[in-house]
Amino acid sequence: MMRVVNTRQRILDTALESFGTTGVDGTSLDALARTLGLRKQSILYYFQSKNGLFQAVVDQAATEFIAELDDVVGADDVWDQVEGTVRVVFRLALQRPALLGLLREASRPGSMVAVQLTSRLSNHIEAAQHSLELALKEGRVAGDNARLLLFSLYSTIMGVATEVEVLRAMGIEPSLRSLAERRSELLRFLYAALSPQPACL
Amino acid sequence: MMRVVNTRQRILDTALESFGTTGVDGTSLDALARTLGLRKQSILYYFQSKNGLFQAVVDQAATEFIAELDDVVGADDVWDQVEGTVRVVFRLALQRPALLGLLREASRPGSMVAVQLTSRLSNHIEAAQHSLELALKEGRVAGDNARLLLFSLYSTIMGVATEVEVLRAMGIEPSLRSLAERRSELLRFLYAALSPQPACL
DNA sequence: CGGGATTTCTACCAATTGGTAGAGAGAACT
DNA sequence: AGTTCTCTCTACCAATTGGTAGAAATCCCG
Repeated sequence: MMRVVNTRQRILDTALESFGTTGVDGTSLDALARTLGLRKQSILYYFQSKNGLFQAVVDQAATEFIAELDDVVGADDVWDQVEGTVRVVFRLALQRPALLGLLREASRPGSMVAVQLTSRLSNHIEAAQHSLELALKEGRVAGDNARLLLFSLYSTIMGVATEVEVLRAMGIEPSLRSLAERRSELLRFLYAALSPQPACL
Repeated sequence: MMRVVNTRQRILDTALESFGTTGVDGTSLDALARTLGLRKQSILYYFQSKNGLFQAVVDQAATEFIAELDDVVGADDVWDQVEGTVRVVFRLALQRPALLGLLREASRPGSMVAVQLTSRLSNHIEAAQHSLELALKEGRVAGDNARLLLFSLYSTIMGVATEVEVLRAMGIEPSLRSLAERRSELLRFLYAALSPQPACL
């Protein structure tokens, strides 16, 4: 039999939305159920506990995030990979901000999300690091330490894409146009940071 | 009589610690009072409500953060300002991580902290932007848009300094040594990003 | 010492939290 | 038809939430 909509999936989606914006602590099962038009007991039917739901949400988010990044990894050139990542992250910032919000929750010190995400993303991290290492060795990008460089790249991209409130504090109202501007400025910034200084003969 | 320690200040400090790590939602007045060796009613004696306490904590954090940055603004050279900011932020990351954690809470979309911080920091933001604009015009740094460039700088610095869990995910255990490495790599990264390409004749 | 202010407490409170037990509705199979 | 399985519900629960009222303690000043 096919249900009108898969309830379990609806719960996951709504939970992701709420966890990613209001935060996990700020989300109650009752409130979640209310926006779903259910009782919380129905949620607990599909997931053993709030924490179980949280794990499932993170898992789904990781899957989606990884799927988005999979296209990017394929690129040969490091710069293409960076550009692709920026494209993916900014699309997510626009279309699924809560997903990025959830990833941000992961960076909270001591959060369990981090541990969960780590294992899921380790492959991508290693691949990216490897790619960067090679580029470093061949002098195609500037830098010393591939891992720390990757970390800097990640921080910059994620920050520019998600720190909306800081942006607002700087007098830039988030909009589609400003998002595009931000992206192109970010790309310029990253390109400058990665370009090896041209050897002036 | 002089109290051993100002209770109100103790509450503010402990609250900052908890808000900055566990988050506001994750902090209960009871738990807070327990770690202080008090009853929550004593907290409510000094602050009208949990939200009032939160506001006060943010206010104090802003004051401290601004005080730290005040030295930096004095520098004439843009690069000195950037370097100084990195130094300040990394010192805070080491000595007062909860303070940076609280600032992170501000970037949550819809948070009221942001509004509060905005007004307090607007002077610094404008000064920095102005300084960057001048440097851009004179060709001392590379870039198009001073505001967006400032935003990129902020995101990078803040991210590299605070995203400890991401770092752990990449196999780097946070330590004093790794923090120093991260800082020097960050400085190199930022320098590369800001340096105008030397005109190769 | 005594009186007033400051500070911390006990005693509650209504609302909300995550979670359990189990009834009831509905479809599905036999 | 009956039975079973899937799903959502009502009815609770103990613990915790932020917050109020006001009693006690402690302090300061004369």
